[in-house]
Amino acid sequence: MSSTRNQILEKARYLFQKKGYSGFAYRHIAEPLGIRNAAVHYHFPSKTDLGVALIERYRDVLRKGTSEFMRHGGDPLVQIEGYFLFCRHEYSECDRICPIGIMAGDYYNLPEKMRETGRLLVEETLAWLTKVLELGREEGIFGFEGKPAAKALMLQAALQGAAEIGRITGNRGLYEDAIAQARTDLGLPQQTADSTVEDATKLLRQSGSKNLQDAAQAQARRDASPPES
Amino acid sequence: MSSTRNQILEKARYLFQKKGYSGFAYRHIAEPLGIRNAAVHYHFPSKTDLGVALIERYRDVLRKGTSEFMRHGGDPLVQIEGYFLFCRHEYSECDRICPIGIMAGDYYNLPEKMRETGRLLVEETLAWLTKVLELGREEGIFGFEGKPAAKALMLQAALQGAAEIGRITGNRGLYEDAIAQARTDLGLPQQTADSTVEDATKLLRQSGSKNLQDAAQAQARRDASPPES
DNA sequence: CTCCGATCTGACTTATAAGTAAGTCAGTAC
DNA sequence: GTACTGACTTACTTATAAGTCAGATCGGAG
Repeated sequence: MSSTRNQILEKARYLFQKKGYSGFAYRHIAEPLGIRNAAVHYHFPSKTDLGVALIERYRDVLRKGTSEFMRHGGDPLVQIEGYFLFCRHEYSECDRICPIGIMAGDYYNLPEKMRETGRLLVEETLAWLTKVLELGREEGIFGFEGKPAAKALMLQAALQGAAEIGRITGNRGLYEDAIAQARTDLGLPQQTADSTVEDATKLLRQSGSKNLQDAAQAQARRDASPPES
Repeated sequence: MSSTRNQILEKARYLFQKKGYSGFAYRHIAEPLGIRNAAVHYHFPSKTDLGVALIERYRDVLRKGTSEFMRHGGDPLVQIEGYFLFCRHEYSECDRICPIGIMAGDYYNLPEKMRETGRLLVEETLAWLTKVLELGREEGIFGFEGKPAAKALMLQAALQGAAEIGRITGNRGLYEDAIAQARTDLGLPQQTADSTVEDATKLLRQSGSKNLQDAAQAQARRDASPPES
């Protein structure tokens, strides 16, 4: 697998979450990489191929970060901390918003293949979150009313929506407020034990994103000396 | 004010929420209305003008539906029911998603003027919701933990995000689940007194959208004989 | 009846997108 | 060294977008 292909994917991922699928062109990938449009077409013959590859990548990250939990169960607290770390990273790295949100806006401009893959990503995300919440409530870690599936939907939807609102208002603090409120709504303390955050960080590292690893560590440091809420 | 101008705005509003700002072209407005591209340019010289006019329209609807409450206070329950009715309408009419969500995805492709207007819309929405939640909690109508502003953010974000998730999964029921869970999270009963819904409907009617009026009445009928959750 | 301004059309320009066809060139296999 | 492949480039086609502008149409006001 050529490094160019990976560089293209990485650039595309950035542009996708920043501008949307129809908001970037091959030119925007090729120029900064110092290659030609046709080189991008060489690796991804059509834009659909590129788009599908992007979403599959998100699915991979999700699968790697959750597979053990989905198979054998595990610590819901570690999972939810990993989720918060991941979301925070996605938001803070470059004002990107959740791929699910960005796909939704563009949905009717998306090629069919991307829609299908996107649907899988959403379903897998919700299924995992539902299981985390369900198990966590059984174990007395979370406290919330209603069905786990509905609460999972609300949690995913709220963090996704908060990123969008934060982007428009330009108020970075909003996203932190949203995560804090999500904790409150789940009956979690605002601070979690360092060991849990470490475990969550490890999980993210396993999920494959090098950037994620850096971000999670940075976040752990920030958590150690938190700013005012 | 010509009727063509209004027809253009209405078509544009639909397309905007369905495909995003950069996802529709003048052609998509002109053709179904049986006019030419240039006619659209006559009413809205640039696409920016059209975009800004759209967002200003949303602001008008919001202002009309909330101005009395913002000035003199009022019944938070009626306000929140109006909000649910409005959201449901937006979602169900044509699988559109919240203008705030659609703007966020497109944000970096938007002309500066639209971003500014969008920011105002978001801030006004959140300010109103915050006041509704704050007053409602003081009056013992709502029960929730945390700051009203954070809860308002979560509510808006969650419904907006749920619409997006619903669009991708193609599962219409998700949005109803989200509203039901929002009620639960606010400590509201799943059913509200008919008189309150009627008041909320009246409010929406005053806010100016004829479609809204129809939708709210239809919803009131649906609430009278609710489907299984 | 005639002029007028609001409204709209026809015919364009310019820019940019996705995608393709054909060719270059370094390296590898045999 | 000949054949082949992977990784590109140059130069192109086709489609579509936003926007311009001179002129046609038409319903009143004088």
